[in-house]
Amino acid sequence: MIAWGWHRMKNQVDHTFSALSDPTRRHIVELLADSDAMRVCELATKFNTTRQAVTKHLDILCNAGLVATERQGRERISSISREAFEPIWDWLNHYDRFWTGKLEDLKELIERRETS
Amino acid sequence: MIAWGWHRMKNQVDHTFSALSDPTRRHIVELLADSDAMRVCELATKFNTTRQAVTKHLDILCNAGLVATERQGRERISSISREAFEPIWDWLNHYDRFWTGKLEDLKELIERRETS
DNA sequence: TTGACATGCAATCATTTGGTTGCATAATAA
DNA sequence: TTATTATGCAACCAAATGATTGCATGTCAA
Repeated sequence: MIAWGWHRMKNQVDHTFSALSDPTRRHIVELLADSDAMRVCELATKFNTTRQAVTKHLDILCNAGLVATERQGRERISSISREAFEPIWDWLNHYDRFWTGKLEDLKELIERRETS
Repeated sequence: MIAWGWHRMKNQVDHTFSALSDPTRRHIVELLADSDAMRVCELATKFNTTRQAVTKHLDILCNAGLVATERQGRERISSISREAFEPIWDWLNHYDRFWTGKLEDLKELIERRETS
């Protein structure tokens, strides 16, 4: 019992973690990070799969809000969303005590960034 | 073609993101975070599923290195691994420029922590 | 206009995933 | 000793996932 249509809605955090759990999708994020914007077929050449597979990955990334796409003529231009990592950031932040050791490193990083 | 046993090995980052993509598993992490250590059946009472389902989730969390379990008599005691979030931390850190806005907040957080 | 290019849509498929049930086993408490 | 309790193991199942193929559509360039 207790199966009456009970299907749990995926929330934003689910989507974000889930999207990043696939190596191909993380690689797409990395590629987009290094090149502002790319077309689907352009991305597809970087992988050992079909264009359709890449399209599906892109859809998932868009749905998670990690990537934004825009149609320009016959091309679909994908780029990273700046606020992309907020949901998981917030979740991790809430449990920050578990990676406390990393905080010192990060503080240094921030300071180096600020003085440059 | 190109299917000759080609199955991609899941790496640590995959496992970590993937483990955290499930709400039940994140909830387990949260529960363990708030109570040092818990037994399987104890955890199971917190969810609307069977003990077996919880066991499976625990196995996945252990496999991802997020949770450590220890057998004590007939009980299996689970607790959080302190270094748990390192892999995803590292990955996110590498692409930190995309959540740069969060850095300021974090710096404040660190400073508050250090002066308390 | 016509062909080449960039992409979308849909059906299909094998595997993984999250969950279940039933039964076995080991440790503890009465 | 004998229940009772805490787990493990294994088979099974529906749904989701990652990937493929074939075909349709829309856009640009010659």
